[in-house]
Amino acid sequence: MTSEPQNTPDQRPLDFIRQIVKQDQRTGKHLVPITRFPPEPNGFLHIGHAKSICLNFGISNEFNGTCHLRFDDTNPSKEEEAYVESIKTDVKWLGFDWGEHLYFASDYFDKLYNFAEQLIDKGKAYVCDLTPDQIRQYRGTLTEPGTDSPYRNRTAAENLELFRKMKAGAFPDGSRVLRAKIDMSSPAIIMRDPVIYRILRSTHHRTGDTWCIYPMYDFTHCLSDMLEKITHSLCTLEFQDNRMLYDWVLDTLETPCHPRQIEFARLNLTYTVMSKRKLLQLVNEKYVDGWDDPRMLTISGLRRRGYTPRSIRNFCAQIGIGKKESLIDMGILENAVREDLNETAARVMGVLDPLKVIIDNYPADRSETLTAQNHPQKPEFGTRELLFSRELYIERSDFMEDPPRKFFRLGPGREVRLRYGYYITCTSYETDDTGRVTALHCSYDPETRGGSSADGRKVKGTIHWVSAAHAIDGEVCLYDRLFDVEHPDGDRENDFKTHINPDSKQVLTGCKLEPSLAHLEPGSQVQFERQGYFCLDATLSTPGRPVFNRVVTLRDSWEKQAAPVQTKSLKQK
RNA sequence: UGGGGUGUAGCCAAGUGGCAAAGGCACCGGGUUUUGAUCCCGGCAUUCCUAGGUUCGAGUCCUAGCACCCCAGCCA
Repeated sequence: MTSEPQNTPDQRPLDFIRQIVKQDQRTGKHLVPITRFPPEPNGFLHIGHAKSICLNFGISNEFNGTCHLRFDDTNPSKEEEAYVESIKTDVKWLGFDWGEHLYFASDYFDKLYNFAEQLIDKGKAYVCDLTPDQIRQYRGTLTEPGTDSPYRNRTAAENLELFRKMKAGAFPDGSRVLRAKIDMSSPAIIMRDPVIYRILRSTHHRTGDTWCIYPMYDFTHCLSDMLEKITHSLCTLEFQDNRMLYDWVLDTLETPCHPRQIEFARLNLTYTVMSKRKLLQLVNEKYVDGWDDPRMLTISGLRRRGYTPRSIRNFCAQIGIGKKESLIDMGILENAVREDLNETAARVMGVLDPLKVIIDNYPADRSETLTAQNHPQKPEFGTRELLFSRELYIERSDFMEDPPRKFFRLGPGREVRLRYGYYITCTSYETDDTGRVTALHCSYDPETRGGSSADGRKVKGTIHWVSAAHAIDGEVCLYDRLFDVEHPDGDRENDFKTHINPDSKQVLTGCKLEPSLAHLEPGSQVQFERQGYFCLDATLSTPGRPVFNRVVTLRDSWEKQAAPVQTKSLKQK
């Protein structure tokens, strides 16, 4: 991450959260905003987390505050060290820096325990012996109030003793819990004496077996925020009810500071699913090849696919922050990479589905070098040399035996320009038994070297090509959206997996690429002219066999008009 | 009459009572172009969930509805 302007002087209006932060700064309530990104290390980060990361770290960058990376690791049965590492990698890759501020909720276990004892002392928490099932029954329903637990009125001393025994391992898992003593008849279910500690014998990735009781989210999160002096605690909409409990804990404990929890809508994208549970299912049931499958909208999948950190940040800025639940068009994400790669990716030529072209009037023993620009709009990208010879490959789709008039490419008797090469005219073509075109015979005009003619003759089409003798072979993976309906989550009758797009991955072997591609840095992106942006897969490529992932296609107004939905077997809904 | 939220264009999203309802994506025209790309121009809500009301003036305030989302884990 080099020198990117941290504060884009972008005149985009502030979202409601930034307005609050700005206001607090202006009034002096919080001169230095402190936010935090609090992932649970139980899975990989995805594009939805990126939204939260960009929000939290973005605010700290824009308002000269700080942003903490805090792992919310209070449930050892689901969490692993490996996830911690992948999350750190992903946040860094996205371009953010937590500096010294790396924290773990598990580092607060001692303090949290003491806060729990304080709550007991205040008569605001009690040990409850009800079974999980009984607790549920006593809780009441959405419309009926709950009823008090028979253990609700134990004395503080008794509770303290019991809680200490819980901590000491005197009781089996699940046999007792510590509950906040609030109000079993509260209309808000979250306030009906929520459990704040449970007995759970599971080795924690950081604290090992030193604890057999673990604090629950609602007790941990607010206190962790408070201990870190977080000013604005940003989370998603489903935690709106939890805010009552968040505030209750801090108020009851009379803590020195009281972070403000503000909720915003989580990200939903068309043609995909976002929940960790569902992503995990896709991985476990082998619908994809792992968490970093380029079709996955995990950060690692996007990285492998070829998305740039900048494009993801721009995307997050574009969609905004609000409280309305939304379903963002996948096209916006795709557009964000196009926009970025258009600026940064060098242009090259690669033929995905090769069709041999023989230039009959070009000497068989000759070859020559032509000069091509690496980025037509940016001379600073420099130029490179292309080898031209008698036999070439062009894209199969750039020839039609009986083309319509609006088809600007090759057909019998038609002339096109080979990009940076010559004008060629198709004189004849060969087919095999099945009628499949196997080769084209063309003649070239020696006067058009470089791609322009002295006579000013109009040639509408320009196609890409590669010299047969000099091309290198490569593999290219074409990806399409993983689901074939806009909202796979929205189907109440069918499982989301019934909407998986069977053609989301297409592997092309025997692609013919220009020789310069042999030296590309793994993980970097180029534009295959007229086709799209591609990324050299860093894990699948080997020295002799490059593997490219298609990041995204170029906009294609021709295909749109000629074959609107031809590529994918998308059922329109 | 359980609680908590949300409703501005196909999708996001500004707007915080006052000249003609930002912007992006998508879409539709046109221009440039050795990528049917990029780029550039132009079009795209007489109307803000609905109905009443307050006001000289309302997307913004009030009232009543309607729709959708979240909450009954010893998950986060």
